[in-house]
Amino acid sequence: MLDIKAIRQNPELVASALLKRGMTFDQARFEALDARRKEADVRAQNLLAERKSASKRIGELVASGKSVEEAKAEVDSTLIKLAQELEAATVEAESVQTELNALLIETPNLPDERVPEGSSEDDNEEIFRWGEPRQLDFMPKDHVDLGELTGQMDMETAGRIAGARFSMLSGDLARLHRALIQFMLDMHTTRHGYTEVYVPYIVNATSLTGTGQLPKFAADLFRLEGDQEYYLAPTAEVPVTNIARDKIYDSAELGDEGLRFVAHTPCFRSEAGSYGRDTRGLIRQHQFEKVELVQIVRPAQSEQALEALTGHAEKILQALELPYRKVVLCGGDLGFSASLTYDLEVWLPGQSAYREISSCSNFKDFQARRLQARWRNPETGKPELLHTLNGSGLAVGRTLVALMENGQQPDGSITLPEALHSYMGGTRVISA
RNA sequence: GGAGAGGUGGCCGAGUGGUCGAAGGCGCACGCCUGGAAAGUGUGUAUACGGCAACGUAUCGAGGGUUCGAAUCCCUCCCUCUCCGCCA
Repeated sequence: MLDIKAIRQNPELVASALLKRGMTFDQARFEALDARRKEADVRAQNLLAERKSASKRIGELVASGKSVEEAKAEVDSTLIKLAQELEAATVEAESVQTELNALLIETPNLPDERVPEGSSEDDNEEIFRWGEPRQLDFMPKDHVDLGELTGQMDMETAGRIAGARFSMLSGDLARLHRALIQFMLDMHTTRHGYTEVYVPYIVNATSLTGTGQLPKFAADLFRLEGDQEYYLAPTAEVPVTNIARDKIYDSAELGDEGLRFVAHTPCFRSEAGSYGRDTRGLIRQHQFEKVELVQIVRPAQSEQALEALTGHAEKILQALELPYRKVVLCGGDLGFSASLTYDLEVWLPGQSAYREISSCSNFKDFQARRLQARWRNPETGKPELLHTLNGSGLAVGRTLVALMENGQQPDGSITLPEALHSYMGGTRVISA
């Protein structure tokens, strides 16, 4: 959520920033609602104050020995009228407030100045490339073909068990999938200063609203049947960032560099509206595993925290010897809550393309405001909003895909990078 | 799933219709005291919205109701704890 005071102060700035996303901010509507809200609010408050003092006076008179009826008669004969006016004013104030909230809760974050102009992923800007794609003297296969050759990836059975966009792995591939999770968690906890957390995979609507998936993107989520409004978490960002919801951290609790959490969770996405996209293989699934990095930091540290967090994700790619590039997302490709996002795209020989494997974002105070995630600033003594960030470190399924395609041999076997050997019990090559 | 108890400020805890945003304690901050500290002592110590300010309003798990007036009474829901059952 944006800061309503900032919008009031400089609505033109907000509108022009949102334009970068290709979105028009209805400034007139905002200003009209805000004015109405204030007017109704003041009116309701004044009436409440009137009622309160009248009630107080009745209390005093009753305490001094009068009967309740006498006291009421003495204080004010217009209490009934007051009640009606108050009712009307309160209803008006609440309904305007609701409307204003709805407008604000569906307004996306302001893009950082560094976000390039552009309307789609084609306008994202490459920052650098790391690693050289292997020169293959044979026609590269994609991971689905490789999976078939090894006999350890079975999309057909998964389709029977669940349906489209599900997968099944077995043997060494299943173990590799698990090994990747351990490898990533170990790297982030032992080298990058993250605390591992285990969190619920089912989340409530409040948590999803806090990070920005609701109310606008309900269609992307799996909602559970039952009395409770439960959803399958689409990313660990939701449960992990919500650790800080409704909290006021002491400066000491934040440590020098803020809170750093890493979690491995399954992620569930309905992928409504992505029919026909990436239908082949593991790239886009209803269920996938991800190791997620979350940082909750003092505002002054968030810019540097994004660079650090992105670097932590890169370290995994580097350790796995996977060529990748780093891009900065343009305004049109930026997620709802993000202010600045770097995508890491791994080289996939099977597609002859770089594909997203990690997305690292600084949300600044946008999520924190919805979450009411704050810290007590020792300089002001006041609770102030924190900044939140997250990034994949990495998407496990896509990392598996990258390892398969980049490590493939002419015979369809797959050589594994050294970093994984110990996690694979010494296995260096996956073959049929 | 069955039975019971309970949710009050950073924490503990009092408060069962009236001047209660809420006693008391702990913690914390600042001052006094001290060579310094502890102890002692004094003052202060929630958040949000509106207002230049004085101040006003809201918030005692959440929502609704009764009432001139609700932390307190009624209803619904959520959560926590204890016992029983079941279970990885």
